[in-house]
Amino acid sequence: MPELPEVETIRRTLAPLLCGATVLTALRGEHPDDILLDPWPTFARHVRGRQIITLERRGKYLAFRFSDERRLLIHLGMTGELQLSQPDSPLPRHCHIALVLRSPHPLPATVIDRRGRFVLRYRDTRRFGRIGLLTPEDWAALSQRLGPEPLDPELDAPTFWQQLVHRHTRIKAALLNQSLIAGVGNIYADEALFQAGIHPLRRCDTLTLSEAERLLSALRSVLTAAIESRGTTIRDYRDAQGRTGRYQFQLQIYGQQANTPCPRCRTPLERMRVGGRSSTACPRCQPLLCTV
DNA sequence: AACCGGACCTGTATGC
DNA sequence: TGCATACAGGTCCGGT
Repeated sequence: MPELPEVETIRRTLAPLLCGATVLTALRGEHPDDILLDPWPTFARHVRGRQIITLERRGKYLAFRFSDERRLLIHLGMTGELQLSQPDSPLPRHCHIALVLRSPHPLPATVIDRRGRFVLRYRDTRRFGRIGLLTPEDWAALSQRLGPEPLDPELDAPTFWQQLVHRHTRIKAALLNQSLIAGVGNIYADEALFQAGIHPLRRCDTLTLSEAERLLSALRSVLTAAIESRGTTIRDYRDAQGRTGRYQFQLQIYGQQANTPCPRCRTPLERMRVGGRSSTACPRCQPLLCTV
């Protein structure tokens, strides 16, 4: 579910509530060891008493940075969800871990109890997500194996093009590869390729610099608009306050069935499998000049 | 090394 | 209605 815009929306939603908050204790849910990088007792012991300084995002990873530079790392996988709730409310189904916190900031009255405590819980139906405590070195290593942030102004089109042009793989698979560009998933890859007029099956080593410029620019435009719309809710995605996104109403082709008319030229759209994921493209707006 | 397909999970939609 | 199958926003691993 969550790609860069969804994770960024969650970060922005939680930051004003969690910065300065202290973790009082961790609550054990259904299958914590499926989600945690460390065994439950280790995790519970080490997270207790820590104060959150800031919330960071790198690609699709969210991190709570503590005062000693250690971080609580959260990846939401496919169906991961963070929810604010009252401390005494029972943990819902598929809730694996919850943190009891106290914050110096005013919180919605619906989540805070008389003693100023509230709970942040992690739910994940499919359990593809991961949570763990990282040392500063772990965090640096994680960040290093990820590609650049697409919205980082330091990233320029020639650098992006250089990353792609030596590869034999298809452009859609490359966009999903987090070590080439961080944070892009199936929805925004399809949308950006459509906006850039590049076919998902196009081989990376046939892309011109000007096509890479168009693609980077399309990625930025799609991701920025999606953040402004607070993400895309197809089914499960909610921010930490339970609100859906609105970008699903602006999607051009993601999820469209084969033969649906292209929103730009009315040519029947095609569906295909790329990089193990289903993809939609317009054969006219995204001409395939060179296949495998 | 780079690349691809399958595995990991559960829930839901679709078809017979 | 009941059952089987396909598919879903992600990543990792093993084989080629």
